[in-house]
Amino acid sequence: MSRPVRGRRRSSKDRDEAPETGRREQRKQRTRRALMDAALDLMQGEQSFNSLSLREVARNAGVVPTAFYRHFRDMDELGLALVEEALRALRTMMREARSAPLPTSHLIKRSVKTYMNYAEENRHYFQFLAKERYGSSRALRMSIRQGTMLFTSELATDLARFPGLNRLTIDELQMMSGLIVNVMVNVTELMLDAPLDDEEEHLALQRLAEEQMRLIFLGMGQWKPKADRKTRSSDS
Amino acid sequence: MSRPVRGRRRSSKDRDEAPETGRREQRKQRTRRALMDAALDLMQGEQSFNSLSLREVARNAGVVPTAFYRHFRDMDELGLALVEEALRALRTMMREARSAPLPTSHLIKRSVKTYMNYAEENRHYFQFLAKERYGSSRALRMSIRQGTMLFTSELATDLARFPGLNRLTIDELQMMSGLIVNVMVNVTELMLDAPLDDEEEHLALQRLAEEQMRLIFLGMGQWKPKADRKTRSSDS
DNA sequence: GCATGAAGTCAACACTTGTACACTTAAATA
DNA sequence: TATTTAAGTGTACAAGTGTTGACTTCATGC
Repeated sequence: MSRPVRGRRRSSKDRDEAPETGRREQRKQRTRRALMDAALDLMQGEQSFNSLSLREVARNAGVVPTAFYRHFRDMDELGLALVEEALRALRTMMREARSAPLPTSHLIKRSVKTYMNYAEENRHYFQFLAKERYGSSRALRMSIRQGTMLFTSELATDLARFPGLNRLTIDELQMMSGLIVNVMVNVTELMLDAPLDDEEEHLALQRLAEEQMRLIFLGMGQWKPKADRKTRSSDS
Repeated sequence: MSRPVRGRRRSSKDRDEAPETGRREQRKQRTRRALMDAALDLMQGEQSFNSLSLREVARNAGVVPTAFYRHFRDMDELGLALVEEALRALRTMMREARSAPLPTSHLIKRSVKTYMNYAEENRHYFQFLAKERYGSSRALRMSIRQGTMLFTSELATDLARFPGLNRLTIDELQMMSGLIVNVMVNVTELMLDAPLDDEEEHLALQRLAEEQMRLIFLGMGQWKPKADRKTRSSDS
């Protein structure tokens, strides 16, 4: 119901890790899914993750509270599983976007649109990530932040391949992609708060993100690298 | 204990609103304060606002649960009071910064430093704002967002006074100050998560913010306004 | 076909929660 | 000084919480 939209169900033919797909294991995975989905669903409303109760989640998954323990030691463990899954969704999108034949014309416009559509389709996950990014549990926060940093680093190496940008240091590229990621995170959070059918608002946010990106790229064009002190990104 | 650091206690000589300062009213305000401080304190740790319980807050304020109702209808009302107060703290800083004789040299460096020191000093409030900015309660979220937008608008009119920037439309200026505010919000959240005594990290974040700001300003210098379609900001 | 064991159920526990109602206490007012 | 009134207390209750231990059920592997 709310797995990554482009995800692929694990089948018995997968040869990597845990090939056991008996009807028993199937059933187990199904209720595990139900528990995670229940948590995600509950967070679509006014609840944050750590205001969820174990019983509430179990109830919403159509299962008795004690069954919860067959899958997770406690709610924290569920939380971490959710973060992991949500980040996997993100990484999947990243990888696809990277492999696509990106034309340099309207690059920003296209990238923004692609990303936002994906975020909209995987609303459950992004809502969760947005809430817990600076939410209450330090463990979740750190987990999410680490994922974001990975994301940022990959973007940085992508930027390094751009014609005018290979003179910048790694740190500078990191700083810049950090800024870009910021823009996207911010616009995502705004989008998730807008009603789903508000096409107007949706487009407005898209345009906002585009312009902020353009501004950043203009800045990058003018940036005077204080390079030659650190490793050039083109060295590695 | 955790009121805006530059705040000023209301005295009987204030002639604006509610001058009654009998020993009774004093006592009332004191426990009201205690309740709000208790909530803020509890949120310094792993708790988010809506995971706080009324009893927990009352207990932490050294008062019996039922006394809570003498001050707030429920937790939501407490939350809104906190947002209002926290935003007031922000606005205070803004106003002071604006009135200060800002030299154009090292403007960014100085602004960033001033802001971050203030955020550090008012850590309680900023922690609260960061957590609830995309937290669970829509009411709080909207309240905070409105405050942020006000902040952004004021910054935009400040920017309009800059030599090279008066050719931009209001929307463009808003977009740009939105980006600036983003940078500051993001760095604030990172700072609040670092241990208080980590001077190293603190400085690193400060430098990050500075560089991102520089990048943005460079971009603004290169921005080709598609003006002449909308009202110029210098018209109003 | 049957014993095994893991997923899920049921009942019970000791706590915490929000809120109602009747109360004490002491500053404010008459 | 006596009366009023609002802040704060104490008790109580129904409802929800996390976790326990002993149970049923049924796919799996011998």
